[in-house]
Amino acid sequence: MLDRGYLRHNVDEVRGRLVHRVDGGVLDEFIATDAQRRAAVTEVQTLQSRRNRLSARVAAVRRSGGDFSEIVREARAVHAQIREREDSVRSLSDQTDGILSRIPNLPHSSVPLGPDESANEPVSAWGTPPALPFEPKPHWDLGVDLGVVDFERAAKLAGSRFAVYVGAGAKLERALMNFMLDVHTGEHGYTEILPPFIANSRSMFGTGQLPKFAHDLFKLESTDYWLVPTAEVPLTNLYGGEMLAADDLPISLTAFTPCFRSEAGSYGRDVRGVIRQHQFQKVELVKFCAPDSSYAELERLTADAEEILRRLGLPYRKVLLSSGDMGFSAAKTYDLEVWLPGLGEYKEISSCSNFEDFQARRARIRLRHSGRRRRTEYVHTLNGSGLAIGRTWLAILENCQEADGGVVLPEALRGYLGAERITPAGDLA
RNA sequence: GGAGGAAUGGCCGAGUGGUUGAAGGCGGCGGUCUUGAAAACCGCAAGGCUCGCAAGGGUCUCGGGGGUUCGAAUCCCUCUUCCUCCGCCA
Repeated sequence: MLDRGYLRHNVDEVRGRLVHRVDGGVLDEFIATDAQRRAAVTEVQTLQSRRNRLSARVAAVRRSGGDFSEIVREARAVHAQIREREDSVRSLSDQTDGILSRIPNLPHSSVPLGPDESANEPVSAWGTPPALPFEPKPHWDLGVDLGVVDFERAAKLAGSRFAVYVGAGAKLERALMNFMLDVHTGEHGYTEILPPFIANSRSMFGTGQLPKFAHDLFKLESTDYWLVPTAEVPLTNLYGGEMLAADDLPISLTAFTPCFRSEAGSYGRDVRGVIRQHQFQKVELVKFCAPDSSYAELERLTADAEEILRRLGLPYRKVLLSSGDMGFSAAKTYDLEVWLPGLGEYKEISSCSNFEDFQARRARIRLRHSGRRRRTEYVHTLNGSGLAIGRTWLAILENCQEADGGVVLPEALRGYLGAERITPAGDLA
């Protein structure tokens, strides 16, 4: 959420920065409604001030044993007026809050302005796509041929966009989870968290999924519970409403969770394989830090995610997203895109963002300085996938496939699986 | 599921209708003292909204929401969370 005062005093600047992110009419609506709200607030506060003065006089007169019935009568009348005007304050506040909560974050000055992914900027690339001396299979053929994933039974169990992992396929998924968590906790300094996979509406609001993106989520019927679409939600909201000591920052957390997404509106996109599922597993990275270090931390966090790809030997490129391609809450986002030989394209496997104080303002996560700096501040929050396991799984299949239909396992995973390859029969060996 | 108890500022903890935005302690910050530090002593310190160029006002906030009252941290209702006991259960 943007600071309402900042928005009020800098509408034109905000309008320019949000050009590809929000309809300008929304900003005008906010300004107009907020002006009404402030007028109503001022009116109520003037009445309250009068009421308080009258009450003080009642107390004084009563102490001296005088008659205060006339003052009480007047105070009653003021009280009635306050009641009346309070309703419009409440209604106008709800309106301005509603508008404000649907306005996306301001892009950082280093972010290219543009309508969509066409304005994204390539930053770097690592690794070279493997030169396979045969026609590489897409993972949905390869995985089914190996017997390590079963889409038909998944459809029977739940429906489309679900997968059942079998044998070496399930173990590979589990090995990836352990490998990623071990690297991030053991070498990158993250604390491992195992959060609930369900969160309430307040938490969903805190990270920006609500109110605008409810249609992307699964809600549990007749409850206030939602299935988490990413561990970003439980991890970021872990400190919701709290005051963090500056000396304790940065705080770096990592978690493995399943992620649940309705994928409403993505009919026909990525329908085959495990690229776009209603449930996928992910290891997430989250940081809380002081405002002056958040962009340095974004570079670090992104490098932490890149390190996983490098250790697995998966070729990837790093892209800086344009203002129009970024998520609602982000101020700056790098996407890591892994090379997929079977599909012949790069596909997003990690998205690393700095949200500045946008989420912290929503979730009320503040910062207490120990020095002379008194002003209360919101912390900056960051997160990134480190990595999406389902997509890492398929990237390994596609990049490490061999002519005989088997898969050579990356060295980093061999210890976790006790094997060097998946044989054409689907066994670990 | 049943029966009780609790929720106050960064933390602990007083406070049952009228200068209580809130005693006291701890922690924090500034200072005195000291070569320096510690101790001791003195002092400063909540947040949101709003009016104002500013200085500075006003208002709201004692888990959330609602109510009673001229006036609520204090009384009533309700929700949430935590604790204790009983029952059930992985």
